Amino acid sequence: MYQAPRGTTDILSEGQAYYRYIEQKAAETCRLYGYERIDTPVFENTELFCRSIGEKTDIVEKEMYTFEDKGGNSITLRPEGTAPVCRAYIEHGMGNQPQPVKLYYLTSIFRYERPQAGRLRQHHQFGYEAIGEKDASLDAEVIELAWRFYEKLGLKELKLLLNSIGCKKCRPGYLESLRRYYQQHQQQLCNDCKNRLEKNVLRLLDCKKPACQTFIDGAPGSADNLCPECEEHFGLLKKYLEQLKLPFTVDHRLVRGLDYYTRTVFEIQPQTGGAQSTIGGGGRYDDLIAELGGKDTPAIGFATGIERIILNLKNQGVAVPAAPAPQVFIARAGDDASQAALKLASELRQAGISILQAAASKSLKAQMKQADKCGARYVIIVGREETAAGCVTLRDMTTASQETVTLAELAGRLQD
RNA sequence: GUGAGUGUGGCCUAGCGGUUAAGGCGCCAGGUUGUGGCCCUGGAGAUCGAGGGUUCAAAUCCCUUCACUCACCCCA
Repeated sequence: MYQAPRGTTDILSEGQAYYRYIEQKAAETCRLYGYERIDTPVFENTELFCRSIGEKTDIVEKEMYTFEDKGGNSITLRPEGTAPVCRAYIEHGMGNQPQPVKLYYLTSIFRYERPQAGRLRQHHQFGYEAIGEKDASLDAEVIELAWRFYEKLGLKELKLLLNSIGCKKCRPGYLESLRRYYQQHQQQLCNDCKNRLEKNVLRLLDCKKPACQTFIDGAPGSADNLCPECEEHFGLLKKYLEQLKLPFTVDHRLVRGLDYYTRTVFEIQPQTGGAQSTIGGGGRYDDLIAELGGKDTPAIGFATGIERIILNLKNQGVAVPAAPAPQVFIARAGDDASQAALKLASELRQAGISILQAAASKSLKAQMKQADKCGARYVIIVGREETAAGCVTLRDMTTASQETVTLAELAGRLQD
């Protein structure tokens, strides 16, 4: 038997209701903040992701779906959403538009990982990018959008974690002092942390092992080692967030797994939940556009996992609207009713009325059962006797009353 | 990549060595000769994830494998 590939799922009826709900809230919120939708290809040249995410990150080293196409090009299924948007910004000369350019996306993301709760090989993200402005007020607005989006969804008790990891001027010095600090304790670190000391010093701050916590507490924080410009930027951001009454917590352990981040980084997490605590995160990437060959252009963005949102909506018991029921169910009685029913259904559909019909071979009783189940308010019964008189039977399922009406009257009766 | 747990009809579950694998939901049909929701009756549908082994006998025990779940790692 064929199965969906590991870490992928079919989104069936119930799932569709969640996706519709989330997408609608996302689009609505983005409109309020001036973001336009962008759709980029599901795959890009591999180089784009290596360059942006960072050669030594886990994503690039072991999680990308990379293959060679028939022309010998190395192609990669999008493992994140920011780099493609930056590529599009540069490619289409969006630097010539009024800045910042604000774009949002809803799309599939692919990473080759072991699936678990809140983690899939193909998942979906809603994300947005504001490119071409360095002022901290934009950072505040970007964070606010994320926060209001979750509010609109009905998610409660979220926490906002904030940090600044500096810029290319002050970060190297900070990383060096962090490395020196950890080298003193090298012997006592867990194996993962010994590895991180070599590969990705910032991630040392993210270790969950109890034994490593004491070192984290004593480690120098990036926010305390900023250059004056970054310091000022971070200070302003905090002030703006207070003004907006967004309850943030500065967490000097907050680091992100992609190399392109500068200055502001933030995550939004539910108070409770499994191992995959973060439902959304983002930050500034002031050097990325230039790194990808564009002009020196500051930018900031955010992305959130749709599946993780759904997990939390379910945990918190947030109900989402189901797909609307068909307005009318057409039942057929008698062998020769199909022709008249088909014609009637076509006419009503062209008039904008949604119609469901059962299989022609079913008994009227079975059709009524299905009509009830699908939630249609009205059932039209097309039968020999009515057809002969140019009529149909119209039954209101909510009141269980029915009457014979002419085809001419029908449209008017279905209003309301 | 590492570790642990789980795999029984479409879904949920019982059975945990011994005759035709049980129940609920759902599905189909009948209980009105053209009519729903409740109720009643009947039916279809499972080589018990797959492969191998132990045994007179295996859904039940063992091995392998695949998948799922959870956790590590990493991240949304």
